[in-house]
Amino acid sequence: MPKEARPSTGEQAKQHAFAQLRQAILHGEMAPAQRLVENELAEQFGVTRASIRAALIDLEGQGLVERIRNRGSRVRVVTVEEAVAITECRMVLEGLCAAKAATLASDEQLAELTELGTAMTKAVADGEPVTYSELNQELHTKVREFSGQRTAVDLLERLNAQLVRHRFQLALRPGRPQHSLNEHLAMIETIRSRDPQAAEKAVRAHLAGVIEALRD
Amino acid sequence: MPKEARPSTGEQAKQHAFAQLRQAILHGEMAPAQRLVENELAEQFGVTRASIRAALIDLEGQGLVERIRNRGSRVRVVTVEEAVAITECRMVLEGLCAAKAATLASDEQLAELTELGTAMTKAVADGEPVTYSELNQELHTKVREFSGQRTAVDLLERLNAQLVRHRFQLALRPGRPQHSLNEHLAMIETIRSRDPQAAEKAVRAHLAGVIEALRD
DNA sequence: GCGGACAAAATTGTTGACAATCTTGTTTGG
DNA sequence: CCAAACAAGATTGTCAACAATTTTGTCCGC
Repeated sequence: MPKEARPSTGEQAKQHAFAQLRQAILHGEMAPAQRLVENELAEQFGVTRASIRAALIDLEGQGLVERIRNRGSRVRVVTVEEAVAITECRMVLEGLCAAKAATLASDEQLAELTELGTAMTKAVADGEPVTYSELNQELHTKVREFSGQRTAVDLLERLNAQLVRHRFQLALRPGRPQHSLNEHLAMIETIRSRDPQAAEKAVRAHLAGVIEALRD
Repeated sequence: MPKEARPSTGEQAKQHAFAQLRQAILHGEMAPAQRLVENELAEQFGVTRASIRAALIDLEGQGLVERIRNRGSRVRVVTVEEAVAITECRMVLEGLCAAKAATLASDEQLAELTELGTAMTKAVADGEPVTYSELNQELHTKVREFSGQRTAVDLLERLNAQLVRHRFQLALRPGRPQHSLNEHLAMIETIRSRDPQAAEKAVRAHLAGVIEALRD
């Protein structure tokens, strides 16, 4: 019973509302600190308030919205200090994933990383920051995936969701791609040579650079 | 308007149900994989189903219960492999906290750690594993607290909640306290000497030991 | 003009009933 | 005796109405 491809109705209202709201927040369609009134959202998404309510509780658990008793829900704003703290956590967790990936990844998977590396180099050479940002994202995702560490992956996805706004700002900064490219290539190289400690170190160095860039 | 001390009603039903359910699960009053029927819980706690429902969604977000569409909720069982994966994440995150604590903690806070160390030594000498386990818990909590890393602390609390059952088993193992005491004292010492890198290393060594003990 | 009490509006929290879905036990045809 | 279809029961998902709370705007006394 493959029941895909019908996002409008019959998919289970709460899940629908949840996914839609989450996407809206992640895509920046909801302004930071914007009020999220349950009635409005219910009407907007064509579901009942109960579903919206459940979705909001879920999103609160993921740290994407803030809920105050009898006062409503708002899109959570992530301050720069918080973004730094989050990235520090990413640093150690992705370091763990990289170390595991260095020992667990298959040869085909290592080849994928190599391929990504050349693509990223090309994107920088061609001066396409958007493409580079996407490849960047893909690289981090693959490393996590290859680590086989589901717990860490879950935590990282939660953390990353909170950073969308800041990530966007960072990606379009002039000179930034060139600077981070070397760090990324180092990550790939250490994983390819199956050196867990070096891989962890490389990832940390990279994210330490991101933290530095965040502060300004 | 301090409205404490009335857990029966009027406190906000959902919060009450949430706290109570969480406590019940954490204290092991709910058997692993036990079915959690919304109606039963609602009657048991004297709240309506909607409140139980909201609480269950929250608990799902914290990884304490599993919810399947139209099939109900159950207490999530953490396999040994998962416990290992979780502890690996704890390892890197607590390492981060220890490093930060080493640079940020005040002198009074360092004194608290020293005090805890002597208390733990005494508990082991007196052969009181339960006391030792509590002090152990307190030590980890304090280190996290002193780090000032709210994001990491949140993640760690979530992870620790999932480990209660395994932790309990581990604490009562003969010979284990003696073994871990040295690791704990090393943690305290490195933080006291304000050496972030050594502190991180000590925490990792300790939790690596825990992981080893988990596997059997 | 200013501050506090008061009332009205808006919004969230709660409740009970109904619908949809899944599980389980039974029956029927082979 | 077994398998598939069916029916009954249990459980979760959804809904609309009601209650409680907070916010906002207004009015009165000073």
